[in-house]
Amino acid sequence: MVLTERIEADKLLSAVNMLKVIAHPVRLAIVDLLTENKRMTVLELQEALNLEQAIASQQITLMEDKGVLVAERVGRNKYVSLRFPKMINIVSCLENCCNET
Amino acid sequence: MVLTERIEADKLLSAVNMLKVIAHPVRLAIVDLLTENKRMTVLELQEALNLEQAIASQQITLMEDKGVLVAERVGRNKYVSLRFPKMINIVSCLENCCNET
DNA sequence: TTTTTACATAGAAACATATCTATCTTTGTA
DNA sequence: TACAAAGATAGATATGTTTCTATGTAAAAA
Repeated sequence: MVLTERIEADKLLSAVNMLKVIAHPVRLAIVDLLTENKRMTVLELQEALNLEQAIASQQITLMEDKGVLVAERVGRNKYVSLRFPKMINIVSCLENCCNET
Repeated sequence: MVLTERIEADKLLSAVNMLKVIAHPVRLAIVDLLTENKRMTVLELQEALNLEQAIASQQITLMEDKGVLVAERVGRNKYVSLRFPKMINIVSCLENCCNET
């Protein structure tokens, strides 16, 4: 695929990578909860979203790897928070974009 | 998975569906090109992005099905345009969200 | 009426993602 | 020390997505 003129190819690809992370119901819900709560443990997220333990851990690890979450270990807990607290804005941006013609 | 308090479950899911459509390099590039050109044929998009004919047709059909593009047939050409012209804003929104902490 | 152009689509193969089950590690606590 | 709690991870399976090849169709041009 050739580059577009408006958006350079690398910028487009990094946007795609971010979009892929949040284009998933569990992961977007995690972003949403962390927007409100700022800092939660894996277990808190797991319980708030009623997830299997392994799913919570796997998705959170993925989100860390992709640079969406940052984590801090405290004893046997792991606290995670949004690397970019305003990330949830995407949802209202989408709503704005997709309502008027 | 349980609903979050901040964003209702159905709103979250429809956001996820839109995000999935644009979380793909070819499809985001199509959005980008149509932001500039407003109205293009399948062939024009195919050539601008250097795609195989089948890929262009398949991705454009998918984007129509998901409500991102609208199409109009004229003779043997099919003109497509963005259903929501401001959709590309998502990219700059992402940039804004993901730069400052 | 044959050919070409623009586009669609079916079916297979390739690849990616998500989920499940089970097990493992680390840390705190009885 | 033994146990429980919090989390990680491996491997299997399931599911979904993307791409490829080939062929089909409709409209225009020759």
